[in-house]
Amino acid sequence: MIDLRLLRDNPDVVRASQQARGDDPALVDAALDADARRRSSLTDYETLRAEQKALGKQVAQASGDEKAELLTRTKHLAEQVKARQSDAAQAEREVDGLLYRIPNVVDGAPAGGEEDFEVLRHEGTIRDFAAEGFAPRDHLELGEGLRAIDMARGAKVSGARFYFLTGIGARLELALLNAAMDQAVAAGFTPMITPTLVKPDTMRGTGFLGSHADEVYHLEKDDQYLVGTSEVALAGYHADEIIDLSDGPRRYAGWSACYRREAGSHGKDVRGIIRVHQFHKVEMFSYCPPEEAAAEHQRLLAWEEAMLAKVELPYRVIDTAAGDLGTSAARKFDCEAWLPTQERFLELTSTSNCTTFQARRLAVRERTADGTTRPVATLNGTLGTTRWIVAILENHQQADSSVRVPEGLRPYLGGLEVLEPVA
RNA sequence: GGAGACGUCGCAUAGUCUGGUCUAGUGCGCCACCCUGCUAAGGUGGUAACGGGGCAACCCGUUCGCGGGUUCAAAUCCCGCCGUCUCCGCCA
Repeated sequence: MIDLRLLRDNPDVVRASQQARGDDPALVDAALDADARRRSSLTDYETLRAEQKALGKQVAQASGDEKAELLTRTKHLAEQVKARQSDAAQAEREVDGLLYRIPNVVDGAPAGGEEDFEVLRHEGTIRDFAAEGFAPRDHLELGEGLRAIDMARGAKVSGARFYFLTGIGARLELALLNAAMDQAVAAGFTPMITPTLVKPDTMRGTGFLGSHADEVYHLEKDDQYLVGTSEVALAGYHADEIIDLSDGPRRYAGWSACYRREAGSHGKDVRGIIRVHQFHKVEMFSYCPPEEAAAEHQRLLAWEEAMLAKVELPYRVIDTAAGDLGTSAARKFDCEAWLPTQERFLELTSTSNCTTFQARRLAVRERTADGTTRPVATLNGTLGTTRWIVAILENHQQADSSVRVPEGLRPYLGGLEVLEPVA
């Protein structure tokens, strides 16, 4: 939720943000209008309610005729109070409804849609397979050769976009995620294994039930949602709390399964494990004072890049355009690894600065030096996912269909240097 | 799944039966000041969040797990839900 005061004091900033995202700026004026109506109906209600309470005290002390007379007055007043209260509640629902539809205010992201990102830099060297004298195989062919990925049985058991990681495939994922966890712990993060089913309030609070609600699995019988990332549970972790950030940001590293419906991505990335309904992820999550959020965002990006360096992948860093930001994000940087067989970049990490947007919805606050409270900023970023296996297999493959293990992962695979195809 | 008990201000508790004097008391913790060679002890005062109004001091409202209801009036009565604990049953 955006700051109502920002909306009142600087509606132009919010209008401009809506424009940059390609969303409707008229929402801003509708919300302002509803807010004005809410405040006036609230004042009406509160005045009457104060009168009712004062009369109630007289009733308690009075007796006989005096009491009877007061009761008739107060009965009449009670009806009015009830009516004004429901007016005020109605007005409040309208404001909330409108406010919930306004995504976070964009901060620094390029305007435009999915294709309007800005490339910040390239890291690593892309291999020239032609010069090496062989055509690269794609991750599924390699994965099947290694007996690491089994799509057919995934489909048999669960349907399209499900898979088994088998043998070295399962070990590779564990190695990657353990390496990510270890790096996070070394950097001072608190490791967390989080719930993957959450209540509607938690899911709504993180902003995932907005325009992309179709992406989220919902269990109707229990009215619970399957999370698409542990960010959801980690953001909810301190909901309704006042936390102490005087010693700096609170950083958590969440390990969880992630579930995505992949609605609207029919025919896209259908082969292999690039786009699947369920995968695992290690996610960084940070609660920090709002004025430190931009610097913290850079730190999260640096930690992501440290992981990418460990697995020795060439990648580029992009500044996502406003229209491609999630509801909660004010700015987002993605790291995309080179995918040799598709000759394109594939998103491996994504770090978002949600400023105070999620914290305001989830009521996560801190106490400042002057004793007041205020919403904190929340940020998140990827440290490793199942999808990384795609880029690792393709970029480190060798002419004989074996795959070189990047040095950063060897300690997690008992020193294994090469993954050999199974005959 | 069955039976019962409980959910009150940071923590612990009183208040609920018998609705109004609850503007939610008390203890602990915390903060400020006082006292005292230092420390401990003692004294005085202050100690929730959110919203609305005001330059401000301050005023008003909401919140006693959550949501409904009864009533002129609800922490208190009624209904539903959630959570915690105890016992029993069942299952990994």
